Amino acid sequence: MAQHDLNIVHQQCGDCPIRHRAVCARCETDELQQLEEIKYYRSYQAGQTIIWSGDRMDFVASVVTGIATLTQTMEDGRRQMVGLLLPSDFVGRPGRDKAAYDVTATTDLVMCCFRKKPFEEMMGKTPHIAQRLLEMTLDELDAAREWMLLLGRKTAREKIASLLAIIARRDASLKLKTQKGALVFDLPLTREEMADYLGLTLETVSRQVSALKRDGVIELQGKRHVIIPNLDRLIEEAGDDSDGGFLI
Amino acid sequence: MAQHDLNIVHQQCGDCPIRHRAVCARCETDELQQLEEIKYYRSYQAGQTIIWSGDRMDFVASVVTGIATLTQTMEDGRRQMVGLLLPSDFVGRPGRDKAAYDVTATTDLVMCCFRKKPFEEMMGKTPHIAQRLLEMTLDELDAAREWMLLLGRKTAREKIASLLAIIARRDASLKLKTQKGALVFDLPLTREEMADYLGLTLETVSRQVSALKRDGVIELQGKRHVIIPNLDRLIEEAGDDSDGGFLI
DNA sequence: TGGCGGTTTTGATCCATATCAAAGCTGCGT
DNA sequence: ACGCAGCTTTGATATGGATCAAAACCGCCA
Repeated sequence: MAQHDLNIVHQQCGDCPIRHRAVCARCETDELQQLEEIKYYRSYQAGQTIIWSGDRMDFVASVVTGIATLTQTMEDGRRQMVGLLLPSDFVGRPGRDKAAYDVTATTDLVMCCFRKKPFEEMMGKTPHIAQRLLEMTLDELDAAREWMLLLGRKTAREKIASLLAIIARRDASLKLKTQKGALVFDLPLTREEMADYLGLTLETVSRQVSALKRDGVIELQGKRHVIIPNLDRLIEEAGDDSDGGFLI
Repeated sequence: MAQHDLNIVHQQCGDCPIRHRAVCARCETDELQQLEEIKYYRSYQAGQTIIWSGDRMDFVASVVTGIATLTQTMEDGRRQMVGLLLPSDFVGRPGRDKAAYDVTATTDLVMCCFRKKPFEEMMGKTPHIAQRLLEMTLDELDAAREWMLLLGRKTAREKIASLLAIIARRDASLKLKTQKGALVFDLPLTREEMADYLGLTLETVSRQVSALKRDGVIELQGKRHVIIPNLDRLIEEAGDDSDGGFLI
């Protein structure tokens, strides 16, 4: 049960069989106990907005199940997704009291929240937490920079391939099955959300997804169920040199 | 002298007259002393590459004077700038030993470096430093996300206006003169570097800079010396709703 | 079983920006 | 003062993706 909420303070321990960022019972310490005391859960329905940009935000949180997005919107309605939060990802900024982005649940969602004030106090006392949070934030920054390359320089086809590769990998690592066969997953985003992620229009997304399917890079069952027969081929299409979005 | 290197651990203190992130003699503590002992300076010439992506990087550093960039490059040569480092900005990742991006000096540059190992050890002992670093990293993440909106959704003209506004503001804040008159500065980037920042070609950058000049949004003396008669006008052109790049 | 809203695909056309090419400008070393 | 290299501008043309429009699909509720 008490699952992903713990990962915030998880310290990797050498011989622990459980992957990085997941729960590791052997790591429990005093701090975890303290965190337990200030945490609570919140659920949201698909499509529900969790916070609007500019709103007061008096908690930080970790996604337990489901998917949330961070988006920025210009006055004339142009939208750009700037964060995609999958289970175990962290939301919120110790040290700022206003949300900088709209946070939206794109699927049904459960978050594990910590009231910000006590969380910050704990951080001051326990270097572990600040360090773990720094590490996570640096990972996010790397992901954001990878994303900037995608937005600034990749073609529409490369963008789609990149997004599919990112989701496929994240999904595979969540499932813990690292078998090398075909990857299979359900797209958690609509075409429009994909477009907002990639800086494209939904029509272009649709066309390029069809093109990748036509060219045998991916297979589709229905609109959302994706099969990646050959991940390397997909990655090649993505034009990616990096080892890629190990983190969104 | 010992200037920007200290800002890393600077804790804002209420009645201190010196701006955030700059040196504050009154804040000196034991940690600062320890940092003093592991620091050293390095100088680079304009155009020199400091580190290549993938290289081993055994230090973290703070820019003292000059400007550096972080860029990513695809195999076919497409380039995207993903970080612009101005004086007082921090480079390097505690916890990773390889550089993820090319780091290049675009002007003559002085950095204040700390060997990574002892720096990390210090971080483990002094929560101040980890917390300050977290704060800085979160600011950088915000800046990266603002940048993503620019790359994904803004027009070429808006991109140029945004970049000029960002540089103008950073520059004004470095000069400490917050007077409301015209802003004046020298562009620290070539047209090509601006293009790599903005996800455009250098020709488009040139054309749009000319267009902003023609329309009276900016004035130019020579190619590089820029005068912003009216910052609000420029910001309007940038299509920006946020309070904008207080940090790159 | 049928209709209805939301999503997705497909088609036709347009336009902002890329691409290719050449000429102008600027500063620096001799 | 001259010439050269690296920037920058300007022009002509091409094109990838946006935009506008309509049809197809899909699940869901009455």
